[in-house]
Amino acid sequence: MNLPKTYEPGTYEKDIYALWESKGAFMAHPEKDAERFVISMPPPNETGTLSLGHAMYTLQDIMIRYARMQGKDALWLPGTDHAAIAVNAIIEKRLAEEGTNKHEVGREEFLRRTKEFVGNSRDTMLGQMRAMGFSADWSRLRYTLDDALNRCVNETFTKMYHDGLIYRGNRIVNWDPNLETTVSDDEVVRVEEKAQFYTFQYGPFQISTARPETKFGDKYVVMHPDDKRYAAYKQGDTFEAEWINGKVTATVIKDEAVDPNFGTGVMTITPWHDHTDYDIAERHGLGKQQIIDFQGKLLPIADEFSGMNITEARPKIVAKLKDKGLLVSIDDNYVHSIAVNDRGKGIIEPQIKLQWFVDVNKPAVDWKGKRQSFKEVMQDVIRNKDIRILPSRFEKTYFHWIDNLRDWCISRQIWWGHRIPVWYRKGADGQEETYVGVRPPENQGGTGQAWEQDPDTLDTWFSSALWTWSTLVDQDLAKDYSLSLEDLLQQSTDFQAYHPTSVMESGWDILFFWIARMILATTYMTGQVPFKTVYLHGMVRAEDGKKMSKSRPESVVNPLDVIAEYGTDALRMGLIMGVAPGMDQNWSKGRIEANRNFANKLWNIARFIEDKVGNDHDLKQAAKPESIADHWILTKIQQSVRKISQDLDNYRFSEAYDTLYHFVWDDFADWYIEASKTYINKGVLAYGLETILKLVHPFAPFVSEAIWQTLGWEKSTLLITSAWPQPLGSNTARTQEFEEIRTIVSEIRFISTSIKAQKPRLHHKGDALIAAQADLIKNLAGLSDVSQAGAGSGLHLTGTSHDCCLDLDAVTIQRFLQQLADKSEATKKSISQLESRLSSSSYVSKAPKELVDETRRQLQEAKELLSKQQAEYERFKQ
RNA sequence: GGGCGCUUAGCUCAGUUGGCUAGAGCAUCUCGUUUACACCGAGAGGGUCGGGGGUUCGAGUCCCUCAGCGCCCACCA
Repeated sequence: MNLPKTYEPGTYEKDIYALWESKGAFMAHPEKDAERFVISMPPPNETGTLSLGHAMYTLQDIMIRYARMQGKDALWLPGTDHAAIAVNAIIEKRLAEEGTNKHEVGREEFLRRTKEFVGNSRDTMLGQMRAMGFSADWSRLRYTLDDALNRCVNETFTKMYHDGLIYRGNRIVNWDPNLETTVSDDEVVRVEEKAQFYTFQYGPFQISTARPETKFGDKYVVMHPDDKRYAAYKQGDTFEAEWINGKVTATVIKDEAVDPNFGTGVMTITPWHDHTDYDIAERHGLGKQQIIDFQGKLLPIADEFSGMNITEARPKIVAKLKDKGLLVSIDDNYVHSIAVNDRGKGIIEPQIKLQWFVDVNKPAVDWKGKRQSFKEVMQDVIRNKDIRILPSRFEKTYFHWIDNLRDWCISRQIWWGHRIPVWYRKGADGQEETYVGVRPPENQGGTGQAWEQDPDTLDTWFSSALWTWSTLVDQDLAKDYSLSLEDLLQQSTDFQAYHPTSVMESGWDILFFWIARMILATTYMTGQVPFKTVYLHGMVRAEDGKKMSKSRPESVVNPLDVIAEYGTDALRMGLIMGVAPGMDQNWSKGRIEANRNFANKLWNIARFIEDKVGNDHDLKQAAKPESIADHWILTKIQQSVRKISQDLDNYRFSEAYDTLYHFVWDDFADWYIEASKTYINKGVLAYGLETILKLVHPFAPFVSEAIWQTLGWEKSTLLITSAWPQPLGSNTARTQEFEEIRTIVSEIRFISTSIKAQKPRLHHKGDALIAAQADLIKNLAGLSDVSQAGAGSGLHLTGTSHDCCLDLDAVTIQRFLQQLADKSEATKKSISQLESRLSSSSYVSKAPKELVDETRRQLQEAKELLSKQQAEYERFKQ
């Protein structure tokens, strides 16, 4: 035999993967005239290693392998993301560990180190993706910093700029003093914190704050216009107040943003360092003053506190105010949430800064013949079903996000990323000139002063937003800048063949970051949606249901460890089994083990068949059903193929897999193979195995291909590129007969277990089916004999219409009597249920006729069953 | 403050448009060394589907409500 006793994934996986790659099995073929199926792989961040979250890409691999086997031209385009801030944070951390920082090593050295790090990360990660069995087209591997992709970024920026959709302005932004960069609203997370909440006397008012260190420049008190307590004060009234560093003149402002029920209902504002305060100041045209610098230290306005960082200054400021008698109270149990950078975890200090923004409200996007804003386009494509999001409840989340969307800050003060394609220089009149373009400007002209490029880089998501199409641009043609972008897209074979893509499959956590922004940028740049269907999977959490987190190393499961222990297929199937779309799952070793066992089951099915059929079988020979088991298994195959295909077509992966698992194990292995030990049909066995391998392949590519290759039935073919199974016809009556045998065998097994009878005999009075299938029944039910006999005194089977009885003596049968009584009680119960249903005139008149007929039939059967059960019970009751 | 989700067997979870006796994996119990597999086989037990109300011939599934848990969004001074 070629197949060893147990499936050892480790000895096959690498070779199988290498075989696929060497045969070009993953390659897409745009030249072919075939239906396309395309998935852009969400490019993992080049930050080290892949996680179990990435193992969920298995869903994409399943779709791709299924499409490929259906004869479609399937493209799974892989890539990686330069992950600007995430990588930047890692490099800065490493520099800090070396006792240096980015300013000391300089931009060039910083980028050199970064490139070295991401290069290593990439190699590791690509290896991991291969280990997971991903059948991506590596010849089309892309990277968000590729030259062609950089061109697309610059093209997009430039077009948006000229359309007035990108602007530069002084606006309040989320500033991370640790990484010294701005971050977008979506990158800010809120963390609850217990803090001290101080109330101070401020002129005639009491004001409360958790951040006294920002209060130096405060010279406005704000209250709600309808707050009766402060009705005496009018907008614009001024007063003198003793404050931290002496007297200040403050002005009264009335604004509805103030909640009269919070604190004292009065607050002072710090527009430079707070979003709400900024908005109030904008509404009333108030001045703004910076208190904290970009490193998080107090500015000279703080006098003696100048140069201190916040944590140092805060208690000292409070102490000073207390000494001056201005501290009214301290609430120690105040809980509020502070803004933190999701990458690097630095505490956000809002700042006003000159930054680049994408305007999401300006109606300057051409879409479907109308001028719309980015917001409107993003809403339109979902509302009009150009793009469908699954599960559909995420559409609501999506709309809600858009409703709250503000202009997108896209400039970052970090070095790693796409440099902003904007250049400045002093013009002849001393004014600053700005140049925005896909390529750098010529240095000569004007005053002769050189153009200097904006030092900032773009938000990572700005380049990822172009992913579906920038990756399909012809990499060589992209070097030719005499081609417009439009021409470039027109002449790019891949773009023409593969865009829009078919499905975007990702975790729900990047719906806003990425998916929404791909919709924004792609509709704008290409006039196409980036994908037609979005399928969102859930997060893989730790076993205890909490998030896997590096801060709890024991909670983190490394997919490579799992693969080494259980095999890739077990991991893949374990992550799919019993998991609903969009729902998070808890890591479960039990599920992995169950699927390791399933892989081994497949292996042993193959071993059995190899043993019986031999390894020189020709699959081209049509399988001819002969026995009733043959007909039955062909019917099961037919049903399974149909159900699995339908479920895969409808993104019901878990259900498809469930059907497959039980078909293989319960139907094929437990019944058909067992039946084959009585009557063997090599053709159907071989066909059954072939079909199973094909159905299993998208889920468990390695074990299925390993079996296929080891058997070598189809010389020099690959399972991965074989055709999805076509079911054969079968005979319904014969299928039914096997079902009847299953009923009989199951009942005998139940009785045998109950009475612990060793190999009883089955008698019948010339029943044709039982006589014909005597050996089959005997073997399956573990009987010593099945034979025709006269009026037997044994125990009649009640579950079948075929008259037969187990040849047992009365004493033995006594042991079964209680079970028989229980059974007939259950039957009585179901009879009364069925009767009450049928006695309802509204059921009979309103329910579908088939259903009513079915109920009647069931009642009839139940009654027959009961009478048999009772007859047997009466016969042996003492 | 808005929005979303979850609550189904001891545990972790499935259950498309309402339909017949509610399923799986793991765990549990009883048997079993039959030449594919103990990573196995045969059999069994276990759930008033969170509580209450409603719509319907019929509700785990639809509606209302209450409770507990979780997540997301928002300018909590």
